[in-house]
Amino acid sequence: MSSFPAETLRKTPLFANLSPEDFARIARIASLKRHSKKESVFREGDRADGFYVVAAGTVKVFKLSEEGKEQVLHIVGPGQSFAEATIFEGGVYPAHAETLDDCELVYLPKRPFIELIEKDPRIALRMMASLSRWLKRMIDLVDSISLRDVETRLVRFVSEEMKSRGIPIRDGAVYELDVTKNVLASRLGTVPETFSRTLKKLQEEGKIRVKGRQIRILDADGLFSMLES
Amino acid sequence: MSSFPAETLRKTPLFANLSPEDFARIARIASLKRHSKKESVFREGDRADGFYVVAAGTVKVFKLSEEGKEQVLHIVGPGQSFAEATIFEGGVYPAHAETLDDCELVYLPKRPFIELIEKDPRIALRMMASLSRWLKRMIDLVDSISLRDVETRLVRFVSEEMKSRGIPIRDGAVYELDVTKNVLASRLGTVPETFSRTLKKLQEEGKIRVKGRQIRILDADGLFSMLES
DNA sequence: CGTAGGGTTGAGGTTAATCAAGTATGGTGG
DNA sequence: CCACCATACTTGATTAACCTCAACCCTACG
Repeated sequence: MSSFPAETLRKTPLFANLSPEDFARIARIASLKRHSKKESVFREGDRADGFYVVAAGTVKVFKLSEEGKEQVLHIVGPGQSFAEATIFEGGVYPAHAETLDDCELVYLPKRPFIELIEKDPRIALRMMASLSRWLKRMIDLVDSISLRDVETRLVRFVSEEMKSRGIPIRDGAVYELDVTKNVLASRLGTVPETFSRTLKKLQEEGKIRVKGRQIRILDADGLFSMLES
Repeated sequence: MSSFPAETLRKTPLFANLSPEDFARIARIASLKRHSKKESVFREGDRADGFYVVAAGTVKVFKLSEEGKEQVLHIVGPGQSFAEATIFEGGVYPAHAETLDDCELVYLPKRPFIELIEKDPRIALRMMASLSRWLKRMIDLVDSISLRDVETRLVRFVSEEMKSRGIPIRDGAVYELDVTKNVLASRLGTVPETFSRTLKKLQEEGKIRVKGRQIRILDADGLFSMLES
């Protein structure tokens, strides 16, 4: 834990374009934490005294069953925040968080941050937007897991990811996974074996071409047609 | 849509104990809507111009698959709000909402409400608490659906409900469903048939006694032991 | 008394998890 | 640079939970 260049905070949606005074206030209460790869940030049930913004690296937020099966809730990347909700709800983290790479995380302690919000509605609005995004994601995840089969979940995920990265969806386009297939399987609510078989099936149908972490779209129409509602 | 007695708003967690001025401001922008039983409040994809607080009755918020299977996200009761997130995120409702009974709903239109928040951090904090509760619920739902079997989901649900209603968990205690078994099945991410069989199994094991909508706990230890983490 | 909505039961099918056994792949130290 | 190891990933066989379909029951209510 140490001081840090404010640049990392300035890029996050939560704090972008704030007035210099607001920003200074935030920088004053924030602290930088470095985590190496595969390190636990917090565990479900731990006392929650603050939330995090990812400055560099990626963090896996996930639930765990007694038998050890995990369900990834979200892969948090640079600029995104996690565990914001614990500031308002309950005193413990409702899920586990673990780094996937070496990470730089900005830590915002609960108390000072609430005081800050109480004075400044602009920050409050950003916070609400961030919470809303999380909520939307979780609702989509419930929908996916409960109402769609693994193949649809996978195709949907690729489609969403390509959109959010600005990759045009057309034959020949390449989507590159930024996490291991095992992690993606868990994010999709399935196991590596089923995930692998699903990719294989799509490949055999000539819709995609998989090489390592690269997925090349061969038949965009055939692949994404199932998503039409 | 009409004017209404402010009493309905005063009881909701969102607006309880606000200063008279704050409260007057909210009452000014709110409006009362009456819905009869089984009426749609909004559908997924509809333009979202505001959110709701339940004054009387219950509302089912749910997702729907193409094949018509539904997943209930939450049963919203008096004092609770829904669709708050749409104020900040996106311009459309991300799920369906339908009344289960005759309902009185307080409608809060987006624009005026945001202006209100911008002036008043106290309301903002309430709003965040409400969003956080929703987020927690959805995370728990993902956990349930993805990581637990139907029996565990059911037992967990009953346990949570009894706790939140203040019914002491012990042999002989009675829990009464406030929705039909079909709706509860959907809330648990399953179908009526499986739900029925699960109840039957627990009954045959001597853990509960089901009569209509009443569930009597016969063996609290045996029933809830599976929840120990 | 008849109907409709809610609920139950049985038989059968299907998806996806589990178990077990491999095959790449990439980084590390010799 | 290569051998080695760990981790990631794949493949096949089996199993199990749960869904689907179809029929039926029950009871509240007009």
